[in-house]
Amino acid sequence: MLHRRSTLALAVLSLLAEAEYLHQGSMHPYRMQRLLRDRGKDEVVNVGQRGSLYRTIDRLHRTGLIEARESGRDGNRPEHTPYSLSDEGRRVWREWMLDALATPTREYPEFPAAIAFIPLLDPDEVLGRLLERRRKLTDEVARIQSLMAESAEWGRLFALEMEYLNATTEAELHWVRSVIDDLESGAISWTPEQLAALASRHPQ
Amino acid sequence: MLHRRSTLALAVLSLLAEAEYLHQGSMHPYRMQRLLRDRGKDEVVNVGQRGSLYRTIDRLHRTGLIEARESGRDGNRPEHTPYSLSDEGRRVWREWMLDALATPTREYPEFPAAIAFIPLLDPDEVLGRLLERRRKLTDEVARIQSLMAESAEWGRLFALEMEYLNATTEAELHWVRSVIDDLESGAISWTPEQLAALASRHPQ
DNA sequence: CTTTGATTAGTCGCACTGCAACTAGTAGCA
DNA sequence: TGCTACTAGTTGCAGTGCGACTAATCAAAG
Repeated sequence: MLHRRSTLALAVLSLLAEAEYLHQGSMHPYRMQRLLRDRGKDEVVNVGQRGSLYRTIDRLHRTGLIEARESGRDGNRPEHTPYSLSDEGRRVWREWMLDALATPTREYPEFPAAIAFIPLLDPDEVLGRLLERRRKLTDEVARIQSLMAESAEWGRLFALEMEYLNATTEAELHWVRSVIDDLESGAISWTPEQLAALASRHPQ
Repeated sequence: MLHRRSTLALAVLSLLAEAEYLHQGSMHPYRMQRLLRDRGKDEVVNVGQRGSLYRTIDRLHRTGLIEARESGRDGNRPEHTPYSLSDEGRRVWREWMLDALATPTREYPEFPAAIAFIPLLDPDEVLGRLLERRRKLTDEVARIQSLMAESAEWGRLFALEMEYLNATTEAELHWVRSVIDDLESGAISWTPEQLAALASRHPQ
């Protein structure tokens, strides 16, 4: 059986591993969503669209990584089906976690791809958009740092993922600033004619 | 008509925009893949699995962003169908590019999610995996910098996306190093008992 | 002289994700 | 009484990722 990894599946197994760790044993999907949101983990796990969560859980169930417990209800609230880790699920979860930590995986975000085609736009158009991005990134960094500070009250251990987001977002912001500088100073500039000349000199 | 954006679709439209820009007018899928690879754009566009490329092009065709030209062949090589931008495609391409540059988009890579669940593993296990990641990231940074230097021979304009990859990868590496330091010094440490105590003090 | 492997060009199926809308009951409140 | 919010889960559709497949040409190796 090939068990495909995904961010969401990793989060689900992690929550079930935690439930087990704390001797609670099981958890139902809706509660997972709430818990992730309440802890601010929705910054790193896409838990906004619930459809994906239920489908992912269904898949983990089908492939035997998790087991359904008897469904029940709390008070008058709707019925729910809690799940728990299977032995296989526990094994696979550890494997996934360790590999995700040890090995950087190639992903393909949109921004670097767009950067690669910047020469096809006009320099001043690019400048305008990067100024806008700088503004938004500045706000985003402030937001992340505030969440980071909040989490850090429990110790650095609990702020690690926000630290990571902060580090990479700030790196992006630095890059954007430096490109803005060169566009404003003219250190980076181009015209259609120059590009055409370059292209013809660099055939194929 | 709703036109959904994707990294691959943006790359396809960009290549067709370039072909137009250079008065070549059209390009066929296989050539797009080759071109992206030969220029090193496969670092930022996932062009390794050709299935996705053909499907994406098919979608762009269906939705009217690109038009099929008469299919032909070069010498004895297999037949191919070249495509060109439609008016709508040109408009949408500009819109996508400008928005992709101006607005950071939330994506959900696996690593930060895994970080969020680190406390469920043992500290020394985590340390081991992060040491491994540090090694791989160091190699990766070296690789990126070599590609970056190569591209930079044509001017900074043509090394921008590698610069970006370098900046964010180095930021990740710094973060990893600093966590390794704290794990080795004991500044970050935890035991199951401490976590259980924390969890019970922070109910729900 | 033939087999092997690389290159060119494209196709197909399946499993998965993302987005959005939908059901349906409960609870608070004005 | 009607409005809104919360709890819990479902469904459809369009899209992506991955891998395997066809099929022809050409060069080199044996």
